[in-house]
Amino acid sequence: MKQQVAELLVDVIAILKQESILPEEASPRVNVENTRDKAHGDFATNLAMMLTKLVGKPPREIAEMIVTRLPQNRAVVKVEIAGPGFINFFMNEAAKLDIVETVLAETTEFGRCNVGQGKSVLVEYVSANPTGPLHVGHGRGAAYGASVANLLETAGFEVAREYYVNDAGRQMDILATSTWLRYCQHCGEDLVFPSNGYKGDYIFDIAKTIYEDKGEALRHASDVIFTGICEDEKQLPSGEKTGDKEAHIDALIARAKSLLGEAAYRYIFDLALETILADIREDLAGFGVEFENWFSERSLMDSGVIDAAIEKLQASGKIYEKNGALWFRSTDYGDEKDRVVVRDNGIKTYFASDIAYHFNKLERGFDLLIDIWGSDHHGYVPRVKAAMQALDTNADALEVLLVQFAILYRGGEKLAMSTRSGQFVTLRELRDEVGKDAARFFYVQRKSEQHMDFDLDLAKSKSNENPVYYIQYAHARICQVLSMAEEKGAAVDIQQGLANLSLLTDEVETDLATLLAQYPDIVSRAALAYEPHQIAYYLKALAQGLHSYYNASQFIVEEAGLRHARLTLVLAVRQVLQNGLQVLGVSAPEKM
RNA sequence: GCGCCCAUAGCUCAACUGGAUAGAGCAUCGCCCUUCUAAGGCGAGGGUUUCAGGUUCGAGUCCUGAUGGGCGUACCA
Repeated sequence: MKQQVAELLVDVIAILKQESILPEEASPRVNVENTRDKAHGDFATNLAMMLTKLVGKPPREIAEMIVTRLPQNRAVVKVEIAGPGFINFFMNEAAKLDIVETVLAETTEFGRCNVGQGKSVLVEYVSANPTGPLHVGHGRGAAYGASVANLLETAGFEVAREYYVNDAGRQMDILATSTWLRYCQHCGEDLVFPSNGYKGDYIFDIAKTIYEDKGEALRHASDVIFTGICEDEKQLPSGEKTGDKEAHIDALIARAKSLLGEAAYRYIFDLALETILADIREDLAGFGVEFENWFSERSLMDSGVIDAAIEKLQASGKIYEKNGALWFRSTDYGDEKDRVVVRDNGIKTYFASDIAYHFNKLERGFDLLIDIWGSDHHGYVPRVKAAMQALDTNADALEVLLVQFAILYRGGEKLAMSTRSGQFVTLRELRDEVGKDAARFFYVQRKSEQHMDFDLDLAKSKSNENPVYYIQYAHARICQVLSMAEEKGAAVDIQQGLANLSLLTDEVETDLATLLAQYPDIVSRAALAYEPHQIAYYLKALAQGLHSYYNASQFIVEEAGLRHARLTLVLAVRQVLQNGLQVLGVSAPEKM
């Protein structure tokens, strides 16, 4: 219906051009919006105000010119000029209910649109280092990324979801070494675990697996391991610090490699990686988050893509050497300072991998790249874009969406979180505590770049305070009504319902239909803005509409025509609730 | 210090991307279960959109400055 109004206005613009009131080259954007206030009709346009400069007349006068030239349309019953120059459209009440038939014909397709025009998008998200279980900080990125991907798909993009696995680099070496040291302890070695090692319980589990698999074959004596290793950081009673935890762990990594040899070290490394990655996969699957592709950083190294990318930059003079390291001239593209890609010890930085990774993404032919990062990485954006420009790729194809961390509250108290001590709330614990649906919904009901408070007690509560239950309850209520009707031998007949829609003259009913009609618009707007929270807000409004309707009217009434009509309307509401919840990855239960 | 993000009802957040009288949910107060699930509904109060300027027909939204918060500022990932 909104579309119809927009088309009428386009027609008027053409007429105004014919009459030379508007210059031929003018192409004003036709903006039709839903009114906030019913006194302003159903739709409004600010077209007259937008044209004041072009036409050189006051807005209300232009509005008058537009209205008198407006073609007839059966859906429009009244047009008014109001306020500073708005044109308000009042629509035919009965025509508003036409949407019910559309919804029931399109079912799960209702709300899909083609603003994406089939463009291919790669959405990369989560991508947490496989050095431990996912924690709640990753949860928001996971929920947001999954919803954005669903949204884009619904809006006509061709979407690929990808998790970038950092399976190379120093952190992984620390993980492998930590695991080996735990294994040695499990074998009975007495040793002081490095302060910078991974201390989580899951490391013990992996160590045990090694023991079951290899017995004591990889055991080395504690004094052999630690001989000649520089001192770990320690806090003396005086408060003074001695030693160097970074050098300590690096030396231990080197010792592990030399004592174990390439093959055994690789065995531990891979076992730790695969165990943790399998856990992450399972965790995300339980969270309803899936990926088409798990992209290995190591595969980038092995295939030589990183070297190729560096060489390409070198060839175009964007790399120089300083203090034994190779630097990329990111300042040429607006970055604050140049960045190291190869360290003086010959090891490539994480940034080098990332340059290659993004280069590779574009080479795979995607039109649009979406990266979802924690906002603490925002300083990283300019250098990645700089690298893409330097490689002559389209840096504008990259859209980095930043997600703020959520602060958890329980019993009104902020939950302290620190990764260091291994004392963090895991995503799995969150799911166990509040459930997948509440967690998914809560994470995306706020704008992603907003700081958000995540109230665990609220997410858990099965009351009207909890928006997830509020929406799900609306769905369950409809299901219950429909099955109750069936029990009473008055099952809904859609054909009869559609034939009798004109009986639905109540304001609650046309309001509900109007809300249904807004869904496709909400989807395309939310998709283009990468804002799943708009879907969450919409669903709350739709659920509220349903609950109001439920309280105001009896659906299962004697008169068959009215009964079918009401049940049919409610059936359409159920469909849209399902479609919206699906985008957010929240289930639509039939009973609660 | 510099850079990026944020600031809206007592609290948590929206506001169709510059539109009309800034909206929801909690919390507070008042009503509605003999009914298809009260996990619900109806209503009331609550605001100088942090502050000061600017841009224009029109600003919560855009520009400048200030204040207050978060994050970043590695040859770490």
